[in-house]
Amino acid sequence: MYSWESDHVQSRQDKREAILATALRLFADRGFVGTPTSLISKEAGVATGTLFFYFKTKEDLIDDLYKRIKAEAAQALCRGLKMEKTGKGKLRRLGNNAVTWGMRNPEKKKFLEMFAHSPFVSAGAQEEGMSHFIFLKDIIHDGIQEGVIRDMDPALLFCMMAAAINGLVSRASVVKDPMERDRIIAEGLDFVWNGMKT
Amino acid sequence: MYSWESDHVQSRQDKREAILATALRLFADRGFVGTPTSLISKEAGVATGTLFFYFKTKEDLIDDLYKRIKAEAAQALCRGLKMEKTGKGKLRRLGNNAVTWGMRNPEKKKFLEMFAHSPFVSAGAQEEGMSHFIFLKDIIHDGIQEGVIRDMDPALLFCMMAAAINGLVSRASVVKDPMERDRIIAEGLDFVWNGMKT
DNA sequence: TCCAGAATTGACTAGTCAGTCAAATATTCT
DNA sequence: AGAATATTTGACTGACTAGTCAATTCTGGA
Repeated sequence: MYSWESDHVQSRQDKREAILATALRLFADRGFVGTPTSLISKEAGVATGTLFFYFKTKEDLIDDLYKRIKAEAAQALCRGLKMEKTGKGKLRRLGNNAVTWGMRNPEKKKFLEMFAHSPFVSAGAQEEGMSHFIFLKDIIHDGIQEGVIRDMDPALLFCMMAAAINGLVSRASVVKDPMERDRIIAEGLDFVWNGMKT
Repeated sequence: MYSWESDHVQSRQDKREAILATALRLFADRGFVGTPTSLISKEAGVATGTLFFYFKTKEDLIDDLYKRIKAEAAQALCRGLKMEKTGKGKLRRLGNNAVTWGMRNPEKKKFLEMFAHSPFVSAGAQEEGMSHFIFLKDIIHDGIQEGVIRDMDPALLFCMMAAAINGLVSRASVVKDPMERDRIIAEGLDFVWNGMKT
C-alpha cells in the first residue's frame, strides 16, 4: 500500500506525531510503567523499531511529551493576558485560562500530574518545563507591588494557586451538568482569589 | 543466631512490620514499580518467600500500607478537634493538624500522593481510604450552617482545601530555616482560610 | 521429649519488556 | 537510472521480576 492510495494519508514524518499522540493517550490511562513501548507502537500503527528510531529510549519519549505539553500549557495560560492592564485582571484571567485548559485537555493534565509525581523524572526536563512559567513570578510580583495581593512568599503563592486550581479542575471534571459545573468553577476561582487578595 | 542472642531482638510477628516499614521507605523514594519485591525483602532482612507469606501479592502489600497510613492520617487530623467548639476553630485546627502531619511524615505523605496518582489502584482500597474522612464533610457542613464558611459545594471545598494544603506542605518542606518555615505555614493557612471564609 | 503446625528460606519458573540489528523499502540527489 | 541516504520492519536478546514450592527451622503444647 502506497500512501497516495490510502484514505489515511500519512507522510513519513507524521509517524513521530502518531507515536506521541498515541503515547499520550495510553500514558494518561495506564500510566508510564503500565504502558509498554510495544503497545504504543502497535496502537500507533508502526513497528517497535520505528519508535526507537524516533526516540532513543522510552524516557526520551516521555520527556519529549512533557516538554511539549508544558510549553503548550504555558502558551494557553497567556491567552489574552496582554489585554489586561491591572495585576488583578491578569491574575483573574490567569486562573480562568488555567481552569479552561485543564478542563479541555484532561489527558494532558493527567500526564503532567503523573509526571510531577513520578519518581523517575529527568531533572533536566523538570527544569526546562518550569522555565516556561517564569513570567508567572513577575505577575505575582506586580500584584504584590500594586497592593492587590497579600505580601506573602511568591513561591508559596505559586504552589498554592497551582495546587488549588488543580483540585478545582479535578472536582469540576466529575460534574456533568454544564450549569452546575460553571457555578463550581466560579466558586473555585473565588476561593483562589479570596485566598490571595489583600 | 537465636533471637535471644541478638542485639536486635525481633519477635516473629515483627517481620511483617519490618517489611511494611522498609516498603514504605523504598516506595517513597523509588516509586511502586521502581521497587522490586526482592529489594524490599532484602532490605527488610527477610527472604523473598517471607514477604509473600505475609502478603499474597505486591499489590496487597501496597494496599495494606495505604489503608494503614490513611487511617493514621485521619487520626492525626482529629487531634484536639473535640476541644474546639466553633466551626471556625475546628477548621483552623484541622488545617494545622494537616500541615503538621504532612511535615512530620514526608514519606507517608509522598506515599499517599503516589497512590492517589497511580493508575493501578484497587478501587476497594481507594474507597475504604476515603471512609476515614467522612467526618470532614460534617465539619464543613457545620461551618456553612454557622455562616463562617461561604456557601459552596462541600466536595469542592474539600478538594481545594486538601490540594492547597498539599501545596503548602510541599513548599514549606523545602524551606530550611525554622522561623521562615513557620511564617510560610501561617501564610499558607491564611490563604486557605481566606479562601473559604465568608 | 516429641509432635503438629506455623514461619522461613532461597533457588527456580514463567513471563514481560526495553532496546537491537540486519535486512527491506522508500526517498532524494546527481 | 542508479547510487547514497533515510526510514521502516519485526524477530530476537538479555535483563529483570512477581510469585511458587519443596525443604527446613522454629514454636508452643501435650
